[in-house]
Amino acid sequence: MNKQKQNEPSESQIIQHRRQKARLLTENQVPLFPNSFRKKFDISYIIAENSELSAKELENPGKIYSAAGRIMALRSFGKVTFIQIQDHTDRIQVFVQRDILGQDNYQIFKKFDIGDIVGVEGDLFRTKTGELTINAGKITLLSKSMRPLPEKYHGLKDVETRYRQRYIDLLVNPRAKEIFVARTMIVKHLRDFLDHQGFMEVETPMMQSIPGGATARPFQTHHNALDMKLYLRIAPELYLKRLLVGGFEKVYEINRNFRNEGISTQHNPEFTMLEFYWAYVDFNELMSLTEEMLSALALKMFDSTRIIYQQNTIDLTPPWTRLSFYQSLETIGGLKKEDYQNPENAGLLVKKLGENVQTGEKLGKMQAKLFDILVEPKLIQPHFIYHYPTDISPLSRKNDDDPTITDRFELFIAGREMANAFSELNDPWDQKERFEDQTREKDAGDDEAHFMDEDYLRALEYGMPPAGGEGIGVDRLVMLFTDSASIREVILFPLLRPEAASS
RNA sequence: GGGCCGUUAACUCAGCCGGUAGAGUAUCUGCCUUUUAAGCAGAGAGUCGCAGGUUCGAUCCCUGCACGGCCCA
Repeated sequence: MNKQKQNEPSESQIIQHRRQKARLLTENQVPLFPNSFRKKFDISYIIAENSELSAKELENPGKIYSAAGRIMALRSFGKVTFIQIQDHTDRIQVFVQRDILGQDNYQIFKKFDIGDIVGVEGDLFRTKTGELTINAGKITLLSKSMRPLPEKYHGLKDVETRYRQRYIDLLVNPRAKEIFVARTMIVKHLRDFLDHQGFMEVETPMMQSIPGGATARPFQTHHNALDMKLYLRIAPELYLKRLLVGGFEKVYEINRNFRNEGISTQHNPEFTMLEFYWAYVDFNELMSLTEEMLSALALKMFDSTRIIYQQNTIDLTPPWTRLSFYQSLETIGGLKKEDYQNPENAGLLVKKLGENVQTGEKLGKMQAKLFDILVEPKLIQPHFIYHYPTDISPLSRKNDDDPTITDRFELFIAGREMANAFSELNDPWDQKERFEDQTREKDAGDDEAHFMDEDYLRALEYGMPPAGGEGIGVDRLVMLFTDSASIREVILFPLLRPEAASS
């Protein structure tokens, strides 16, 4: 420790000053981190209870309040000091006077810094400018801060520090806090909605020996005692459908998925997904349920079904546009049937648009690429795009009239995929063929293709009720509802490379 | 993986044509009993991301690397 210290660059002056103050306080028998103070009120409560009272009205009863929080501002006048303390609800000004605290206590108080956590007791008054202020009869240090907070006016702007040290971001940037409060509310409303619809929340394995339910590369890990390879789940889907086999008819899960992919403004390797499964309905009912759920969410959050995302007004008032996949390629993508139904033409077009085509790539996959480039970015208002090609929908039920397409839809809002849903494939023979198909693609080098899952097939062989199932990306939903451009703004601790070792 | 941009005091940022660095906030000292980004006077604070190269001399030019941002695949 000592050796290390000698090699470190000398600590910043500010930290040295704070260490000195801490020493001084200790010498004066002032504990730096006592856990003995009990506040009686949240700051927002104190403000709410007195917001209507005038300066005069406050004078008489002199009710004593106690509050605790972090010192966020400090303006000293010598024998008197104004501070602002912030708790989890709000900020309030505190007036600290030498003549009330007494000489000794005031000298101790003078060693408190911005960033320290304190407890205060006192009655209320209004300043000349009308600001509700606690007149401190007593102020107690509860936690000494050794590091300076960012600048009071500009706050913390450095994006990297905001993500790495989110605790500072939350402390000094009100917007950051608002976003995560909104996130919690959104998740709560989704739960409430589904609970009211009679869905039951369940938890299925995040560590799986066969990762399934999505086309994605998994993370690998290892169980030592069992000496067994495990994967972090890419989706809960196959387990939730096993629950349908087990007799549950309405289940959902809100939890993390892990995908071993690149990081972007839209992707974090771990992200939160809502998946729900509903027996005895098909994808049409899910579209209606989704409209109802998300428009209700908008009403809960904004009292309106119109929201603004990155300068676009998005109208979530049902019903939303419903368009088949092929229709969307034509009416929105501007393609003709021969452009996308002929594999050769489709392949050429994909390459012309700057995407790669593997040899022997399936038509559906090329069509999906055309869709991603030509259609998806244009779907600003909510659109259900349905009847996806069977090639790219290995878990979806085939359409009864046309087996090359599936009864599947995706929901797009603000040019992004927000949900993916389908009538579930419950025919074990068909499912087996799709898995075999996927296995062939895997062998051909597609490491996103599905694994064969024998137990899942066995479950289907016992009989799964016809059902609809859907996944909604919660992070993207939160982005939409908080007007956030990057997924990292809505994930408390997004994945970052480790900081360079400071040696 | 590729392209572009960024990295300077604790924070927010300047730094021109290459001549060893500035401001505001914060900190420290002094004055100050109703401030609101309090004020006034003074002071201290820097491995200019890291490593090389060019140069008499590099925060600045060149190369590589690290981390981050945006865009693309």
